[in-house]
Amino acid sequence: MKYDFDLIEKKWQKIWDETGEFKISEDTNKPKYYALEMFPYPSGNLHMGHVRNYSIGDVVARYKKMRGFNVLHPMGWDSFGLPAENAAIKHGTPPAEWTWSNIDNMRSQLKRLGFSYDWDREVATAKPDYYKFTQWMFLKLYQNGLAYKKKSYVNWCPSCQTVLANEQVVNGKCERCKSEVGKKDLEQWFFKITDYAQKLLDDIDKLDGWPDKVRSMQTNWIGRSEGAELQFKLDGSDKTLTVFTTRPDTIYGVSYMVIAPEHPIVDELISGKPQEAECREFIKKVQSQSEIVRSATDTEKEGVFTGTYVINPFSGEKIPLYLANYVFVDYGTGIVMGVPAHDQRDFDFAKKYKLPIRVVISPEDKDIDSENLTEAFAAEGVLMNSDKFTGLNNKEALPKMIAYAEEHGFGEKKINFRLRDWLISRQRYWGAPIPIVYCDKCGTVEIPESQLPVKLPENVKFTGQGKSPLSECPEFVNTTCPKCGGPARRETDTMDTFVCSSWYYMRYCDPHNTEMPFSKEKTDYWMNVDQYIGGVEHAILHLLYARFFTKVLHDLGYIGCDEPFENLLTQGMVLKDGTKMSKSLGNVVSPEEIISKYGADTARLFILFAAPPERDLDWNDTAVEGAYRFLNRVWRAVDDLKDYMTDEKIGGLSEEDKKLRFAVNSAIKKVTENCNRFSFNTAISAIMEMVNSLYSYKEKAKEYNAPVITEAINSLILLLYPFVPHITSELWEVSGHTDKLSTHSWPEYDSSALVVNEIEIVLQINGKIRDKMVISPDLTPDEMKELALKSEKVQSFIEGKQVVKVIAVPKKLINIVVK
RNA sequence: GCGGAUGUGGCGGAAUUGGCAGACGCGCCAGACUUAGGAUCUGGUAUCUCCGAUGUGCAGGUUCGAUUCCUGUCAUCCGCACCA
Repeated sequence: MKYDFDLIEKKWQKIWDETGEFKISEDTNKPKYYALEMFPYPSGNLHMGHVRNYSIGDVVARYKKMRGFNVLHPMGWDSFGLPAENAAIKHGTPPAEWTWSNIDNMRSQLKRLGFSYDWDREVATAKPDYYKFTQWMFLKLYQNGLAYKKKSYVNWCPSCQTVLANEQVVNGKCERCKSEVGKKDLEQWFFKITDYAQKLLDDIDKLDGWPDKVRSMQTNWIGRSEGAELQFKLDGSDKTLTVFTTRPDTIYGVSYMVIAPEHPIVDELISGKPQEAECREFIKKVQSQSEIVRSATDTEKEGVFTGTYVINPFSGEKIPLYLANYVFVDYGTGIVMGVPAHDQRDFDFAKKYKLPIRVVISPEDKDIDSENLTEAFAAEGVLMNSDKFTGLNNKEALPKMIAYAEEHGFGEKKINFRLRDWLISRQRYWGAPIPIVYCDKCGTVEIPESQLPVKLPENVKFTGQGKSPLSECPEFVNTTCPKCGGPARRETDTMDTFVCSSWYYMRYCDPHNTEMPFSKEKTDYWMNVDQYIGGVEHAILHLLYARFFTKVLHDLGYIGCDEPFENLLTQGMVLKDGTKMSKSLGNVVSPEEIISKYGADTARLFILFAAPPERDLDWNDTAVEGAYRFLNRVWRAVDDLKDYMTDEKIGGLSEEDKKLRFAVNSAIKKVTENCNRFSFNTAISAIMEMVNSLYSYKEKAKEYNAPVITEAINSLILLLYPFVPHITSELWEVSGHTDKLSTHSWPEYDSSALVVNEIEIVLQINGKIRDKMVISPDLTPDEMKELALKSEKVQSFIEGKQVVKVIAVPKKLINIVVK
């Protein structure tokens, strides 16, 4: 009988599909397990990254199921987004049509790989019954002050006439038309994620099951920094400017102040000043710089004097106020104090504009002076030239100086975050419409929940020119105000697709609920996700937004948990010849090609065997053949031995029988341990070793022991099942079983089969291996020592030397220390 | 600059609390079966001055014993980056 993977795989996929094998519901008699892989964007075809992601997830799901868990393992589609619209512009296909046909294609590809999803729970974010609740989420945020609209500088492509997301700006250029992206001041919707900055930061500590890398990336992204806000009076006015600084201890070293050119107060400051023209020129220049150039570390620091002075609240000194390109309007207060001696950026700026450099902190062990300074001294030290604070260590001085400022009413302690509010509006068609209307009488009015969803119109033209398609669709725009019934205009922006993907894992718990996004009862049973698996590229955006949503829904009482993902596995990339697979490099290996040549089981086995899940994996065609060869080897072994299968209990054993039983049971032990820690590559290698032992038994055993062979074959099939479910299902059947493999329990090893009556131990002299001996594992350390000293080799090595010490580790080794 | 990781044969990788470095697989070499084999089976495969030394990026340290723990250092990759 030949291993006909195509026939077998299609047969079992059909059975699974028709019998609803992987349908799951709540069952309080079993512990639940929620295994989740990041849902794909329906681009049209699966790539190897998907195959890897979902193969890992499928092993986890199938393994946990065999271990007695009630496993939720769903799949869906992150189906809103720009490519659908681009396809519409290019080919005239409506985004919906393009999306649904891509989904159909990719769903069948997933099925062809035999993943154990409960397809009854499939969700697609672009379906009205889903985005109804994305809109519901928006309303909940809006009602609780967490969604707001404000004017903001956004990326603007002048050629496409549209706003772009940061991700769509590549090296300062539009990813589609390659024209230079500018900035535009527009009214935009934001989610107030900054309200949760501290909580999101604090709870990173709880995420023990997440990789350090992701935790530190999120920590950096949130970017908490502690310091103070200090108020500087404007010279000749009663107004003040507030700076944020982490180094109030350097306040006596301030020799100038800088304000961001876009700062709203700038206009007032420069109006009528002799420097006005120069300043306006500078502002124009900075605004024309792209964000990339502007925020690059090596961009030269430039500025102009505003003609205005401010007063240092500590020293009373009058200092000049500059505009400069290195200050950002949206961080801190948009105004920064310049301390050239103790900050490298300020040092560079002061050198260029010949501003005073005054040292106010010096290292403990040496003196530094302003004249000879070649770079800023940013380290710890002792305060000097700092009035009553002189002589204090800067660490002690810092809280004292903040307290002093608070006492005198010109400053306070302040914590700033780098995290910005989340801009969620997009001037795009293929996204969830924001459920808001604008009424001349009532202003901004939310759509009542009962009227959701606000559906996307279908009769829309895609030209890629002019305004967003929705704003040019009068049937959509013109509506009535839900409050007063008068004429009103709909919001024509749609939501960022990351909004849709921030809550999909909750929807899987209760996907057919028409009243609510999910019931508390169902999420209380299933949430949180026990194991989340996906690429590290989502380390910040998606994973942070999902945490934010979970916390908001938790605080509003809709969900019990306050973190969505208990454990996170970030799988490595699939490479070819050391580089990322890409169409432009022409090194793409398509899953379909591999499946048709070797089958889904081989594809899965290779991908799981070639590297540990979190590491990058280099595609290797000959190693794929190796995986295929192994499956053939398994197939032949079972085929050859299946007639020995019996119900008889294990009885008398020959030496060969014992050897095989040892191999089988230690494989069960190893594979179990390896699967528990997701070390699938070593789990597979342990199974390979067991198959090698089985072949060796076939070759060497004088007489075949049917119960021992039965144990071996059954264990082999069961251990291999989570990795390669089709071939094992078939082998389970051909070897005479009538029950379902998918619900069979995971095998347990027989510890008596692992007992041996002799083991080999190592004899070391001074830590170097000199001999080996075979002894009973029960020998005491003293007995072992005695035996070891009798070894001829050992004797020749210790002859004429003094034995200082003998270390005996039971079942392992003996080390004799000599001088 | 800040943060995170990774360095082991020709290659992918293994060694869970310190205890035989290189499991398993790829590749390569040899043998068997065969008209033939790119099928299959069996054996071999770290390096060298190969009778016994050396080897887990490099240099130290702790220990009877270090791929594993500690200190320093180098290299590569990834993320953030003019954030005051």
